[in-house]
This record gives sequence, structure tokens and C-alpha cells, in this order.
Amino acid sequence: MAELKGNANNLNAHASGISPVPGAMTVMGAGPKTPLYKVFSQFLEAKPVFTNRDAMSISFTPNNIPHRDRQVEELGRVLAPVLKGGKPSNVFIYGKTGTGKTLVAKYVTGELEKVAGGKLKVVYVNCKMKHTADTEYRLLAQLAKEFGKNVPFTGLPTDMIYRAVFEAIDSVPQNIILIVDEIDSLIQKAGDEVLYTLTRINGDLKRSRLSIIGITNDLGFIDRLDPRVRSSLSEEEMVFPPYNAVQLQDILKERLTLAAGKESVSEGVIEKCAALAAQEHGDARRALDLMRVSGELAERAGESQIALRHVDAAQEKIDQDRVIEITKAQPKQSQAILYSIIQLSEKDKSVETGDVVGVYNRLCNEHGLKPLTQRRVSDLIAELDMFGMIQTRVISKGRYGRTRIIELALSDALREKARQLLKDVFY
DNA sequence: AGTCCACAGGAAGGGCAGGCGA
DNA sequence: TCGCCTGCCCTTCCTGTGGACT
Repeated sequence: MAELKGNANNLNAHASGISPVPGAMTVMGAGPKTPLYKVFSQFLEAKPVFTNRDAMSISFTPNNIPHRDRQVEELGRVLAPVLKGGKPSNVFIYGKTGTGKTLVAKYVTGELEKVAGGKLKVVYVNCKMKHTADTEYRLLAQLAKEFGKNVPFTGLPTDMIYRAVFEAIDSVPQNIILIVDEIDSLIQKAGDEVLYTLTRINGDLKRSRLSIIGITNDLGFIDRLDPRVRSSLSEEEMVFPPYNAVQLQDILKERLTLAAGKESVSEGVIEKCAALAAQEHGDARRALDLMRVSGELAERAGESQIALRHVDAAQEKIDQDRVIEITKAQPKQSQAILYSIIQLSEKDKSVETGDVVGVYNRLCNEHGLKPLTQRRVSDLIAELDMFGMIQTRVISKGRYGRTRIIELALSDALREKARQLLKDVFY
């Protein structure tokens, strides 16, 4: 869109088939009378809410991280030995979602990289990213790739991948800091053997040194680790507390100065975004999302200032987008299970596994879908719970057995949206 | 106190697809 | 082409659970 040079006049030129900017995007068919022309013109003529939209993004790393000075310093001190060629301790960072763990780890290692020059290499992997580093093989393949060795995404024996990673790491004398984000996902799927090997790799390396920063939001995760892995991985431990509403306000103000001016929000908007995010365990990510989406909604309405009503609409939109995205992304079997739960919960607020299996089997028969076993359905129900689409709890009904009580975790409007979406899939 | 129910959930393994090297 | 390796999805088998019932 940048190629349009922010000038509505360009649209006229494009519409007439003349491209005033070499290599500019051609708005084919968007002639002055088309509705699309009006949309584009309004967009280009409107004063934007965010002049630097990137600064509102979650992946943006600012130069200043409010209310995390202590953590930045602490991590800096732990990693500083790298500057004298020593191996820093492995660090384990806990904290709920949106408490700045990843941001601080990236910021500190980034600054360290600048000072250390070529002597330090920082590698970041996120184990929650599907098909990236969520299994032992994929983590190793990802590491090999980071060090310039391309390995196939499947097919090789694990020991061969280990050898490839090992050789790649030790090919040049260097200190390596490996940031393993959402490390609990990796361990859940692959076991802790991979961590055991990585934490002991230094014994075999001749020229390089590897330190690990493990990040998780699962506070009980470390207790489930093999004691050998636990002791070597958590040589240093850091806990990131949730932000409170006032701290979230500071974060939003800081980002707003980078992304736009203070005049782009009306009174109470920052406070509202912060308060809503504080309700969700002090999640700065949520606060930024709310502010960013509010700004986008304001821009779309042709307004240059975010108002409180935009925040309300943004909250609704974020929830709706999440539900739609999750519902669409599910495999057909999970969609059938979710549809069964929705149908049942229209009659009863809470339903049981047995009821769901019954409706699900009927749905499968109607649509020529091969029904899964109850065991598998039980796993898929647990997955839907994990996605936040439903809430479940296991109860005992005494003589009448044990079961899982399932409740939809969606508002009426969202349930209707999901129901309509799934209806289109099955009918 | 023992039995029973209706599951939950762990473990093991089958089948399939993708990819490699010989 | 074949044997081997991987991840992934799934089934089968099994044990565990906890409160009502006898």
C-alpha cells in the first residue's frame, strides 16, 4: 500500500491505467465510481491513528521496557560472562502470558550481541510454533538451519541430526545463547531427553559454548522435569510477575508515543485498555492488541482518534476473530465434536462426554464421516478445552461413574457465530 | 466394606506419508 | 526400488478414580 504514496490523486492515475510511480501497485478496476475507489480514497485521505503501526505490534522490541528494569539487569548480569569469553549459566524464566519474558530475553541478548560483536550468536526458537520446533527432531533441524546446515524436515535418523547440529555449532569458535520459548510444549511432546542432551553438549564441544534460556508460562513445569535436567537447566531462575493496571497504562503510554501521539486517544482509552488486560492476569500482549485493534477500527471509521466505543468493539472483535480462527483451523473430526457440543449446550448448559459421543456419532453417520473411538474423542475434547472454546472438569457421579462436565466458554453471540460456521461445514 | 459404573488418561503399537541413502 | 527413519493420527488395552449403591 506504501506504493500508493499516500495520495488519493494516485488513484485517479491508476484508474485511468497510468502508473505515476514506477513499479507502483495497479488498482485495476478501482475507477472513481466503484465502491472500492471510495474505500481506498477514504483510507488515503484519512489522518492515520498510528503513524508507526509496528510499534503497537507484539513482536516489536522497544529500547525501553517499562517496569522490567530489575529483570533486564538481572538477566544482563547472568549473561555478562559471555563478554569475557566465559559460558553464562543456563537461565529459566517463568511468568504468565504477556509479562515480558520473551521481550526481556530478546532485548538483553540483542544488546549483548551488539557489545560482544561476532563472538556471540543468539538463536531463538519458539516450541509452540507448529511444525517449527515442537518436536525433538524439528528443534534440532531448526538449530541446524540456524547454523547454515539445511536438513530435511523429516526422514533422517535422530543421531544424524544431532551430529549435524553438533558439527555446525562447533564449526566456529563462539558463544551461543539458545532461547527456547514455550519450552513446556517441547517437553510435553518430546520428553526431556532433548534438553538433557543440550544441557550437556558443552562437555563434547571443543570450540564453542552453548547456554540455554528456557521460557515458559507453565509455573509447575520445572517440577515435572527429570531432576538431572532440572538442576542443569535452572542454574538461574527468574520469575516475571504479572503487570498491574497502572503498569499496563505506562506500557501503553510508552508505545503510544512511538506509534502515534497522545492526541490520538481520547480520555479514558488507555485506562480502559489497561484495566481490561489487567483482568486477564496482567497481560501486556492483550493490552497492546486492544489498543492496536481499537486504532484500526477508528481508522476504518474514518476517525483519527480512538474513543472508548472503539475499545469495546475491539474487545468483541478480538474474541470473535479468535473463535472463528480456531473453529476454522480444526480438523473435521474436532469440528464435528464442537458442533455436537454446541447443539447439546443449546438445550443444556453443561453436557457430559457420553452425550457428546452420542451426538457426534450420529453426525458422523449423517455425513459419511468415520467416527473416532471414545478415547480419541476424549482427547479432542481436551484439546478444545486447551483452545479455550470449552471449559471442562472431571466429576464423579458415584454409582453412575466418572465423566467430564463440558461447558461452552463462548458468549451467546460467539456461540451463534461458531454454530453458523460449522453448519456451513456440515450442511 | 465391597461393588459398580462410566469414564479419564497412560502406554504401546499400527498405519500412513514424507524423506534419505544405498 | 527398497529399507530405514521420522512425525502424526489413531486404536486397543489397560489401570485408576471416586462417590452412590448394596
